[in-house]
Amino acid sequence: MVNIRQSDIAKKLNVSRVTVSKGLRDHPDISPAMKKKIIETARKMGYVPNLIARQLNSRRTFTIGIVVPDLENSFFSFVVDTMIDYATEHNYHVILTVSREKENIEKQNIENLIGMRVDGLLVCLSQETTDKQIFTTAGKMKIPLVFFDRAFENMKFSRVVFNDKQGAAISLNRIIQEGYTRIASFSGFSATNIGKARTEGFIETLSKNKIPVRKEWIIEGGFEVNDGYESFKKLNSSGNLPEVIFTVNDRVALGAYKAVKEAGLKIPEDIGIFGYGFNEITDFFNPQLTVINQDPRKLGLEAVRLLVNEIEKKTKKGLTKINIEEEFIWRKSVKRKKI
Amino acid sequence: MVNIRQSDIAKKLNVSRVTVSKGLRDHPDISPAMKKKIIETARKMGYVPNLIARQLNSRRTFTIGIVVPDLENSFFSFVVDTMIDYATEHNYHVILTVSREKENIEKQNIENLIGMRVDGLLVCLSQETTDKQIFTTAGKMKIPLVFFDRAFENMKFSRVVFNDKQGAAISLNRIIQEGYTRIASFSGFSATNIGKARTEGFIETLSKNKIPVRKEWIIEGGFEVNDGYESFKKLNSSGNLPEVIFTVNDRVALGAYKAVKEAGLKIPEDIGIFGYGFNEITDFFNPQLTVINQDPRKLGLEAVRLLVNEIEKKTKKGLTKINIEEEFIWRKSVKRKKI
DNA sequence: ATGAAAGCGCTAACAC
DNA sequence: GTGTTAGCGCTTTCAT
Repeated sequence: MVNIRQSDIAKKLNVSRVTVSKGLRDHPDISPAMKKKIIETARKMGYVPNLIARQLNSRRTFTIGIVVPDLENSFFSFVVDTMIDYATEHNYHVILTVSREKENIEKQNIENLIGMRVDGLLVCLSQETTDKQIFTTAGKMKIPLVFFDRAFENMKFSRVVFNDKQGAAISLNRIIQEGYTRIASFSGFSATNIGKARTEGFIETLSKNKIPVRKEWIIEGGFEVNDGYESFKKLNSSGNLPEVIFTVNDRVALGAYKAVKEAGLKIPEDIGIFGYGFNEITDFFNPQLTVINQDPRKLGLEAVRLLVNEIEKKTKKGLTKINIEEEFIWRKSVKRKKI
Repeated sequence: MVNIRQSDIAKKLNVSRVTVSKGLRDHPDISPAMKKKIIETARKMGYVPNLIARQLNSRRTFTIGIVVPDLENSFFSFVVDTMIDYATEHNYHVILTVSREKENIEKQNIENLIGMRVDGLLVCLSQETTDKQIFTTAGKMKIPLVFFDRAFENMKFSRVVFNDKQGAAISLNRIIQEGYTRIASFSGFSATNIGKARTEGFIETLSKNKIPVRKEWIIEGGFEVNDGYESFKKLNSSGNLPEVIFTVNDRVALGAYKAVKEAGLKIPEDIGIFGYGFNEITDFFNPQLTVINQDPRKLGLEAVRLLVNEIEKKTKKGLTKINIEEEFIWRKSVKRKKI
């Protein structure tokens, strides 16, 4: 036989299916002797309980659905890794889906996950998502959902995000305290939340320190390696270089590294670079990037923990907003003037 | 209402539940007018089909279970990423589990996945796994299963693995052709499959090239950064350094880098290093590691593809063995004598 | 202590 | 074209 059911065990032992069901779950109704016989027989026959059936009638799946934009990006690998760890410890399975930064794939993923009746959802929005419809549906169905890293404002879902504006401000302050005033920014698209918050933090901090904001030193572009590369070329061709460049993420920083080296300049001797990233990757940069570290494990942990609490009704749904602090780490890509 | 069922739609339209079921699935029985009404009403009511129920009575889940040792290791992230991509394209969900290299967690994961009645399993064994019992169970239940990267020999499951011995041999030959003869190996534990195959390829290739095998230059140790570090210190303290070191993986190489630099030596001027790794990581090394590249995407793709074919009976179960070729890539960590 | 009946939400098979 | 019946594998009453 390929797929043993409780009724098969019942037949073999000449008892009813209910007895077997109870016996297997250690129900007090059943006598110890009978239990032993049932469990023993089940083992022998290679019985594996059908969780699908259990899920159907308990209307609980003990499953969490995760939607990430990408797994190539090791940032999200770390996030997911942490989430799975916590989920497993708390007896939840994880169904993992990847949106590839596409709104329609993301929507399909969420629909599937809701169809699978996951107990809750962890979602990092794709860059292009604007339609809230599927989330509204999830809301109506009262499915616990926690956004992480990228979230809709003004929806009744909890969210865990980095405190970007503050992180940028704190870090830039450290650079300024070191004595730097000529600082440029490769700031991504200001239309996106991320680009916006980081650049706001940058500009406000300059102003607070009474450093004039030069428009030609705030270079917009994308978030990829090539954008950092092109931005530096543009900056360099202007003939007026800053002392330090602030980059909106690690890929942009990497592109900038490449262009700087190609221009025959040295980091940090000729020009400094610092920016957003996370340790595990920017450690490998040459020289190591001085970084505003976003810890993916903190993010992931807070998000799952919150979700599980909402699923288990220990926390009220959709009301929590957690800001993960960022950390400035001096490394090798900006010269320290004072120590 | 929170959870709309087909019967709710049926009630509203004064038809039977079956009509709704058929209508939603575009069954030819139902008149176009009725279908339209049904679909419209379903949409309005926010109906999302319950896949659990569907799965229960079709005995198909369209779900693939994955078991990896780790996700911190970006090698596996890439593997999983590729698998999810392919699975999604072919309408399968993915339940992802992580064993943390622990046999008992791995076993629990597989048991859960079987309980969830996944249509198939993709497994990379943990380093400590020896017990075949759960796999025997899976075999008895006729669940398609494909091992990737690390597999049991002598079990009736298909597997996709790297051709390590050949890869090591080819690569070492390239180094020897360049004119090197004084070559050491940081070879991991020879007790593990990986350590064994790679070291065998190494030793055989030396012999074929009539280069004496020096025992003191084959240094066993673990597979972690610190092992590479300690191995080089040991080697260096002997006072007799080779020209080139072959490392069993990228972490060991990284440790060796560190120790070499601490000893005041330069790579590749004073000593060369090459070894196993994969591009995405070793690209960041300083200098870039000359590498025997194992492409995680190839591995992942072959494994899912094979599994899906077995699930859909396009390939006979458990008979395929795929060897993924490895690729030698010259980069910066070994000086080229000839060009 | 054990079992019969009913139901979770859906669908296949067979009437009408 | 639409509906009735039965069943996927399990569990939760409620009798016995």
